[in-house]
Amino acid sequence: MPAARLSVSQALLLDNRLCFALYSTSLSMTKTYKPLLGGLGLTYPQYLVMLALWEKDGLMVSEIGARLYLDSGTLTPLLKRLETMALIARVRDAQDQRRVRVKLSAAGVQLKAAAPAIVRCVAAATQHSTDELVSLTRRLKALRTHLVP
Amino acid sequence: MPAARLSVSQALLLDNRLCFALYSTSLSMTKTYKPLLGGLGLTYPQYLVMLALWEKDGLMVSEIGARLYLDSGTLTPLLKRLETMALIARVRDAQDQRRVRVKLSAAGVQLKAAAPAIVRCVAAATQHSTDELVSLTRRLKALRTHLVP
DNA sequence: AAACAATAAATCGTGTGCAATTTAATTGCG
DNA sequence: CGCAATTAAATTGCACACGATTTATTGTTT
Repeated sequence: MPAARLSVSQALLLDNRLCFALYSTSLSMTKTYKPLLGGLGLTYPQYLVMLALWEKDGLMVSEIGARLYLDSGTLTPLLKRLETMALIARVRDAQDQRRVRVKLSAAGVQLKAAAPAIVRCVAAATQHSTDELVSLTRRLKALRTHLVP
Repeated sequence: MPAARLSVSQALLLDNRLCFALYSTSLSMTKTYKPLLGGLGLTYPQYLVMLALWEKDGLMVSEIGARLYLDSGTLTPLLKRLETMALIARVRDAQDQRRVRVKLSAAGVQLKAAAPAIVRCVAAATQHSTDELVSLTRRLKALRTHLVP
């Protein structure tokens, strides 16, 4: 049985807007991570960059951007901060001097060991089953596929 | 049949992380809205504030914050911009001078008429049925409930 | 080879988010 | 009444996001 169509006025209600549910839940997720990542000295976007590098080290700035949907205007200063923290090194590619490869330092690799505990902690906070979390992740990715140009 | 449990290394993959699916999909949603809202001269967070005011005019700053999960540090400058655009007025409450009530101007009320077309346009972009959008919204709200302190 | 197009980062300006502090107004309590 | 707690916004400082531009390098074309 399909749900009744929302009236125009109902469709504008904050609580019925998917865009707001996304926005507010994403901010809530960031706030949940913040105290946990604070112990590592990382912000949430910095953590996402580290996730990408733990998955594949030596990515170019543009490759990180493609994975995270961010551009150099966001990444360049963020990567400089990670470099200042000595978690990564930014090295110009020898073959193509335009490219900058981002490589994990020993400390950056080391930090990966702390990640699983944080992931488990956040997963527990959601009070959702693994199945539910996986299912929701899949739905969001499907939505993103249609939204990204 | 429950899904197989993810291994520790799989759990860290960017594509398997709910937090990243939330983060990237929310940013994609913002980018989808941007060109549509640009015609109205609104940013996405400004649009959310307008949604809240169209729903209930004359809210205090803290009430808008409670609805949008934002604090005065974010809202004060944002509201000043909306006031500069003459979409709202910020008026000190007569009974309690600490409070600032936010009231829509005629132009601010007027703008509401443009919202349904934008909502329909974004909904169409998702290529999801109304049922799917409603269902996803509900799931996100449930998740947010557990994440918010 | 010189000129030009294309590409990769970096830079710049504006607008959020948010923790922490400050300011101003009100409340509560002896 | 007087004054300490409380409350509501505003302010400050830092870190994103992102459009737009700039800089540096590589590739291409004649």
